[in-house]
Amino acid sequence: MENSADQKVRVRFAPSPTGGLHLGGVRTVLFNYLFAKKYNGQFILRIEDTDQSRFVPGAEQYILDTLAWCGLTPDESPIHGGAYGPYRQSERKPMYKQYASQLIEQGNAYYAFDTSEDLDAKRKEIPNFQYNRATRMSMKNSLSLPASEVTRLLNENTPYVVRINMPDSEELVFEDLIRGEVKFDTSMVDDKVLLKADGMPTYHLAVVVDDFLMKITHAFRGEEWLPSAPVHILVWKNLFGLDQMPKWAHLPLILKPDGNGKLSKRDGDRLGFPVFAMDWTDPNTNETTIGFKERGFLPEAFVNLLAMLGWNDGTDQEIFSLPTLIEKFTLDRVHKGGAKFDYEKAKWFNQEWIKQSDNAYLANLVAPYFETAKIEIHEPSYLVKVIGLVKERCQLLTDFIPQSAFFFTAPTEVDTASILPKWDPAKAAFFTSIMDAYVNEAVTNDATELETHFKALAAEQGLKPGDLMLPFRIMLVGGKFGPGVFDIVANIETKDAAKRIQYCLDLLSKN
RNA sequence: GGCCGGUUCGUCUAUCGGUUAGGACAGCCCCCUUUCACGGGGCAAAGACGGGUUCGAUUCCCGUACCGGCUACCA
Repeated sequence: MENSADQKVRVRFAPSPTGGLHLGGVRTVLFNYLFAKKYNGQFILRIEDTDQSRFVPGAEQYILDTLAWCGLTPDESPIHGGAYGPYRQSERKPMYKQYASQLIEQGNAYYAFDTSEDLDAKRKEIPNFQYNRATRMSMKNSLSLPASEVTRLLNENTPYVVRINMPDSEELVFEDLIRGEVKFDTSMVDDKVLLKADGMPTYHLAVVVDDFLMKITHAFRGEEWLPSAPVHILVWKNLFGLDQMPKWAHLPLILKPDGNGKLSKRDGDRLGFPVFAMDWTDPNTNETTIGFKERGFLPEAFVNLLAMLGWNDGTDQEIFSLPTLIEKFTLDRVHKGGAKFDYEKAKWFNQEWIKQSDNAYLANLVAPYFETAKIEIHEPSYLVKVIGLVKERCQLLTDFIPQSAFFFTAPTEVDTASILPKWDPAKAAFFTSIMDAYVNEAVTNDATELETHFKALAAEQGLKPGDLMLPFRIMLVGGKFGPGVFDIVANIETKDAAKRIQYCLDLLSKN
């Protein structure tokens, strides 16, 4: 995709601030970002807050935070500035009316005075009612009414909307970067509202005007927008000319894992996985919806998994860093079909990233979880060491808590039920002697030395080490999990181990 | 209903006319591991259907079916 110097690649993500950003939204950001960076272009964030009734305070900040977490920072946005502001549509309100007037003057749009009650009545009266060339003459608008009447209504400040005047039978064709040629017959499209009664543009007008004013060269959006493409193309044609229009690419949808349909927040609630990138608290209900971040996902993994939902580089490689994605990304390898979201696979991506991440890096990310779990970390380097020991058994960052808590505090719950069936006085005696050895510092805190000592002592007492390992592990960590036992003892140190043995011995003797 | 889009293992996907249709996740089995994992090996699993075009179709064309999206003064 070569482009001349004056045609610098500019793409945009244009969400409405109505709530949390879900998977599909972030993936649209990602593809925008990858494309922009790949071609040395710019990525713009534009807030589409034209619907005042759906505006949710905090949602814009949330979007900014999410992009920051993912590492997909815009070059221009409400807070990053840029030469094409403002970047909130509500602040661009005056710009739209002028273009709506231009369309009316050109005969490409018209005033419509129908109230929402009028429309409701019509829709009730006629099934599948469409405001289009077949019905518009029977409605109250500047096409059906005498000019004098229109002037009168306007002078009386009668509320009106501006509707696009869809031509009769015109074939509208455009080249979608992902789907190829897509055709529409204008007679099948209705007269969409371009400017609302409150003077705000609808998406249909705003997207065209802003893409033009912001010099957008490539417009990516979800597939759900495909049906309204003819409206946008027509507005482009009548306002700025088709040669100015950005190249469109309609991205496939992310589908729910079971059944069919677009993935929604509800599906996540129902199936027990996040759908939003980060925690989102609805300011009205105060309800918090869990996000991938808080669930314990690494941003690298989140971005990686999103990229693979609808794109691949043609090889078997699945793990990609953001810089590699930028390097490898091409639109012609983006799929046309939607992809069902698979949370198991998502976790696998995260596990892969945990395995290959630096221990100190992980320690920083995991530390807050320890804090909320009220586990104190006295020595940061100790945490780093522990992470190295347990990271390959963690899929999520949150797994580090149960997988390594025993390195910091003695287990409170001990699975004695797994020891009891094969427990006998000989074993009790053995652990008493191990405990004594530890208390008296007869062994150093070295894993191999501890193991040698343990086995020698077992042999001395005529016991098989294999019969002692499981009880020992349970005494130390509370259950059947964790790294090698002697690595654990070496790290928590013999004195602490002795206490845990004592505690467990007491528990067992009560049975 | 209408318009638009889509269709390869359960899931994500490779294949750009000729392959024993490959990989990954999940599942099952084995090895490694005196726990849980990691790792290694193996098994099972797919071209929606019907017509063309072609020496040859998963691949190109048409139709059917199925799935999805849209059909608001929401985006």
